[in-house]
Amino acid sequence: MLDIKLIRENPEFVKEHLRKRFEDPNIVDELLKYDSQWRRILKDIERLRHIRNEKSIEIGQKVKRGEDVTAIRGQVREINNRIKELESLAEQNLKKRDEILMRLPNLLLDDVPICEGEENCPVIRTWGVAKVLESSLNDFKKFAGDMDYSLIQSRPESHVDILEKYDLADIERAGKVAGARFYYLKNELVLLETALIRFALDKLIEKGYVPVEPPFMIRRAAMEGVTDFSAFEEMIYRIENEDLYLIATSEHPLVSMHMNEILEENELPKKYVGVSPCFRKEAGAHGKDTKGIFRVHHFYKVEQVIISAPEESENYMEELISNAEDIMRALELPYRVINICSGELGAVAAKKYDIEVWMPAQQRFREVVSCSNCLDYQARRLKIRIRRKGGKVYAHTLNSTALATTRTIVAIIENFQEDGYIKIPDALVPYTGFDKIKLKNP
RNA sequence: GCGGGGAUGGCCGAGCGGUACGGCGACGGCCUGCUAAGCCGUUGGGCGUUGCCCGCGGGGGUUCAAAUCCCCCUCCCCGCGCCA
Repeated sequence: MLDIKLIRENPEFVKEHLRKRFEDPNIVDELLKYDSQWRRILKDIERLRHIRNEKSIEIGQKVKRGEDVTAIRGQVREINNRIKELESLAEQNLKKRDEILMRLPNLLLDDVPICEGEENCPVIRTWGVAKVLESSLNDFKKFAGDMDYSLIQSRPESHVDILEKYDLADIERAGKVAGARFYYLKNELVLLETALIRFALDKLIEKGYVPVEPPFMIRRAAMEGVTDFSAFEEMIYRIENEDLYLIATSEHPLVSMHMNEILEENELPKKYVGVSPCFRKEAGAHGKDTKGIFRVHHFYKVEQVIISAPEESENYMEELISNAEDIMRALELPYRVINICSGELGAVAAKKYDIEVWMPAQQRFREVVSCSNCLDYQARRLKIRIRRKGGKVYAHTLNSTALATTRTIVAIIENFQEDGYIKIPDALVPYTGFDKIKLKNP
C-alpha cells in the first residue's frame, strides 16, 4: 500500500509510476475523488459530533440538578440521526477509496528497467556452463549475454521421462487421487528433497539467518498484508468456512509475523530463513508445464525474509540474491540473473531479480529463484513500524527464494544426466548419503 | 468441544453508565565539578492543530451519554472432555 499522503500531495509522481508499469494512471484521480469526498463529509460529521458531545454533557448536568431534559434529549436524537446518515455516506466513499488504494501497485526503484515482456528483462549476471544444442544456439545467445556454453549433440531426456524410467515419481496415480499438478515422489527423490531442504537451511543458518517453520495457514488480515488481490483468485487456496488461507510461500507468514508491531531499531535487521510447503492454485497457467513436477500445486521452499530499516533495504536485496546464487553455485547449476522489468513486476515488489537455471532438456532458462524488495508496501499494510528518534517509520521488507524443491530437482535431473544414472552435486552428497541415482532395470 | 476468568497507551495496573486515572520506562528541559538523585514537561491516531474528532482486543446493539450494560467473533489463562 502506498502512503495516502504521497498520493494526495504528489499525484503526478504516483501516476508516472503507473505509466511505467503500463497501467492506467487515471485510477489515481478516481481515488482522490473518493478521498476528498470522504474528508469533506468527515468534517461535517465531526462538527455534529462536537455539538452532540456538548449537549450530552449538558444533559448530565441537568439530570444531576433534577431539571427536565426531554427537549434537549430530542435534539440530540435528531443530531444522531443526521450523523448516522452522513456516516454511511462517508463509509461508502472511504471503502471505495481503500479498494483502489489496496490495489495500487508499489512504486518502482530507479534501476528497474522500463519495458514489457519477460524476454526483454536485462541480464545482470551469468554463471556456469550451459549445455546447448546447436539448433538452440541463437536463442541461447539472445538470452544469456556472454554466458559460457558447451555444445551438446543430443537433447537430454525430459525430467518427466526420467521420473518414470527411474521410478522416482508417480504422476499418473497422483492424477487419479488428487488431480493434475500433483505427484507422489518416490525412492531416492524423497531423500533428495529433504537433503535439498536441509542443505539450504544450513547455508543460511551459517550466515546468521534464524530458521523458522511458520503456520501453513494464515488469516485474511495477514494474507492481505503481504499479497495483492489478484493472488487470492489466481494463487491462494482458501479453507472452506474458515478465515484461513494456505500459504503460497513462507514469506507470507514470516513477514506478517510482525504485523501490528513496533520494532526497536537495535533489533533490526530481522533475518529469517523459513521452511514450509507452498500451496498454489496455478489458476492462470492452463496448458503450461502440464507434465512432471515443474509447475505443481505444492512444493517445499526454503525462503529468506529480511525486515530492515528503510535506508538498508537496497543493500539487503543484493545480499539475498547473492545468498541464492551461492546455493545455485554450490549445486553447480548454470544460471542467469535477470532484472525484472516494470511491465512484468508484481504489484507488491518495487524491484525484483529472478535466477533462471539453464535446463538442457528444455533448452530454456527457467525461473527457480525470485528475489524482491517490497520497500514499505507490505509494512504499511501490516503496520510494521520502527521506533527511532523523531518518530516511528515503516519498516522495509524483502524476500527471496533460497531453494524451491521441485524446480531444483528438475534442474538437477536435466543438468546431471549421465549414461544410466543421475549425478548428485558434490555439495549435496553429505545430505543424501548417495552420489548418484541409478537406473534400476537398465 | 463445554464451563469459568480475562484483553485499557512502549510496559504494568485503576476505572465497571456522566465523557480515560496512576505508576514504570522512554524522550526533552531545569538544577548540578561529573554521575546519580530531585524537580518540571512530553510520551495512541487523525486533522481543518489556542482547538476539535476518534481511541479501552475486533464487530454490532441499547442509551442523551458506553472502557463500563447486551449480542457475536478473535486471542490469552484455569478446569473438564477429546486427541497425534
